[in-house]
Amino acid sequence: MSSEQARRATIADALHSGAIKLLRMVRSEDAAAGIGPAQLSALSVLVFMGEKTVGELAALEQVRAPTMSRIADGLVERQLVQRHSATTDRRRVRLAVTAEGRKLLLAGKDRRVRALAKRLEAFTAGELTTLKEAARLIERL
Amino acid sequence: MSSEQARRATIADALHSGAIKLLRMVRSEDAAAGIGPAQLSALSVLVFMGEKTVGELAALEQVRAPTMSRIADGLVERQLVQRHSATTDRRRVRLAVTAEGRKLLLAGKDRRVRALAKRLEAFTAGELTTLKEAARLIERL
DNA sequence: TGCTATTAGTTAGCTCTACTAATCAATAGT
DNA sequence: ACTATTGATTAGTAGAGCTAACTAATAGCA
Repeated sequence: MSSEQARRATIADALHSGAIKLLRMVRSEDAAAGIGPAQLSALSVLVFMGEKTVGELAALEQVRAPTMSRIADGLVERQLVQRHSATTDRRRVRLAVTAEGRKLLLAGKDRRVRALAKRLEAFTAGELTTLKEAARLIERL
Repeated sequence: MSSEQARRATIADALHSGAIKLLRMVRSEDAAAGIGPAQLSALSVLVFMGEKTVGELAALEQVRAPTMSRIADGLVERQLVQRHSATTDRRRVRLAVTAEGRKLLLAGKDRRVRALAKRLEAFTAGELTTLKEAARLIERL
């Protein structure tokens, strides 16, 4: 029905605003990482999803291949990522995070999560349960 | 207690991932806006919070004044925003959204919200209630 | 009043992030 | 073997971020 559609739109709007607000809040922690947002985001994918080719990573990050190639340049120069040419198809370039890269990414994520956790002190146990369940639902989106 | 702290950290992590996922999902709609993310975000603040000076907007957007001055250049050139010098303090430059700017921003936001609302069709009424309450809580962050 | 310090914004110059177009190398398909 | 396709890079442009340096206006005060 139309009213259910309207309800979904209202909730979508609220979730959208909330997500913006939340990320805006933790973003200030990223200055300490010393690398830009695109490099940080690409590194995050490599850490949590494992090795990817340039094309795969570009698709995941919603950028074009040349952009990801440049981002990889920066990460390689900082020794956070290594380029390997794949054995089966030598056109493909596999990107693998280094130990330093993993360390830098995890430290950055920890700062973000810690900053957010601090804000969560304002909530009751029941409210936290609601937030937890909502997060689980959003994962299903 | 330490376990409550750990719980908050776990939930913070889940919310953080969820917010990233959600915004990544709707971001693809922004290509249709024809302006970049920084201009879009600044315009959004002007639409929903009203006129701001360059400095105020820079603080809200977590960028430095020169960056916001450049963003304003782009918005003014596209006639989405107008610069006025304030009457009381002629150093201040007030930025005001134009009718076109408002229209462009609202259309873009509508695309985002619509895309998200579409995904919410997968949820039950009860799950939507959980999401709605969570969004309300996040506003309090 | 006039001198100085502070504040708001812009300009200049750098880096990073994004795009398209063009190119190179390797693979796949006749 | 020739051609088409695919994956990545290079070149060139625009947008978005920074610091440093500058201009203009206001504020403070002797």
